[in-house]
Amino acid sequence: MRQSQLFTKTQKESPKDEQSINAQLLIRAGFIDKLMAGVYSFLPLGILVLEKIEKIIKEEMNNIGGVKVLLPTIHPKEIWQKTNRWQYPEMFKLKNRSGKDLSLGWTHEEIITPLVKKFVKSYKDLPFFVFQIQDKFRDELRSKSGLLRVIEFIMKDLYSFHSNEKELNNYYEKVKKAYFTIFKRCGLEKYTFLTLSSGGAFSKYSHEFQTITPFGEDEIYLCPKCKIAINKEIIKEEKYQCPNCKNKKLEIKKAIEVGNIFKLGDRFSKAFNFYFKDKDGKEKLVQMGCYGIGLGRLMGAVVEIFNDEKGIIWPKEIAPFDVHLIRIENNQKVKKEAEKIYQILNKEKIEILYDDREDRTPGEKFADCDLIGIPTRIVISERTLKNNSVEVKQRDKNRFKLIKSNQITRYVR
RNA sequence: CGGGGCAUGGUGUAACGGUAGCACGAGUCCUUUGGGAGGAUUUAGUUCCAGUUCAAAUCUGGAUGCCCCGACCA
Repeated sequence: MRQSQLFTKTQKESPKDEQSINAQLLIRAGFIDKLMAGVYSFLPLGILVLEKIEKIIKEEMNNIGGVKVLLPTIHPKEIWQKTNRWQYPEMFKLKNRSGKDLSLGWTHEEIITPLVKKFVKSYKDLPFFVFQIQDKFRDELRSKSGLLRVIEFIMKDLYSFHSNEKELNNYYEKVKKAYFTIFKRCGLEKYTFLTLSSGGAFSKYSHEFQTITPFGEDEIYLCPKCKIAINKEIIKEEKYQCPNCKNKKLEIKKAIEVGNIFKLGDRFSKAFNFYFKDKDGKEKLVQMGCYGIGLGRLMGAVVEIFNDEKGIIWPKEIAPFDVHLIRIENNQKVKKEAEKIYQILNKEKIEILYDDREDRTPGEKFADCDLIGIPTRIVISERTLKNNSVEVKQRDKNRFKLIKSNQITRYVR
């Protein structure tokens, strides 16, 4: 993409109505825009990052057999009354013109369960796994910290359906692994820990994936040996020790929940009379699990961790582009060479943001480049062309190298 | 929902109750071109509603919005 086509602009100063690093940097760099508290637009750069995260999640969901669907956002009251969740305080409610009660989706157990019930009659139809990536709405009393806690957000929710508990447990472990892979690919491997937490109304425990960051709203007790944590919310009721090795020297850390997995058991199959005929000829309740990841929150958490005084430092796999090509001079020779490199990299399917703006000084281009945070920077100028070279620098390093123009593709890969 | 703070051009900030100023941005022209460049010129603002006052960005009351702390949080 040519930067001259990018309608957004960077800002030198942080907006004064944002305190969190993720909001400040993402707004300054032109990834997001705030419409109101807890509601953000994703601008061209922002949606590219979101799509990268989405791609990773989709791939890892497919790897564990997930099948993608898209469920409705607007729901009738009746379906929520069946599970006694119509009164849930975080649910946005509205009425249509005729006075019919409706709500905006904040989770989708009530939708997916009666839906799949239509297709599942026998143990032979089980197990299977359905996910979607869709907007969720939650009427939070206090949204905060930029993308970390909002009232409208894109979430991946996976639902699994099994004929018995053992099968559910096995799949639950599989999802755990897939989640670790997702967070690893997003660059959060060293910062994200499986955390034992409350199971809410459905089971005694659930598991969260907590990413350590000072702006996190949760406190977790982390076992440095096992790399497993316990959420503060359950530590009161439980013994103060690692669930794995029983170690009592746990480190207290601020963290943000980037994922959550639940065993639902028969909570919803019971509410919707979702039975199947088992091998033994008996009608049994389907066992369910659900598994969520907030994409925007994940993006915000990444920015909270990967930044310096100049701007964002995107992990490779979720950067909006692979390469930021900066052209210093506007003379024909440099333009021609820059254009050539832009074309070559494009042909090689290397995603590239080409700063072809003519009315910007070098200092401004470098500042924008650091702020936006694309992993690899390539500079082309009169100076580099003297050696038939371009200058290549990684965002997270200070050193740069001169590379011969004809070897650029190999180097960037 | 309880508590605290803040509200001035697009952005960031000044102004004792008495002329709304500065910087960035944006526009035009010229000069510049390896770390947010220089000159000339132009542009655009007091959140809203009431009150006090000869006079309100400034004081008072209310509303609204945003941020932070807490509570809440499938």
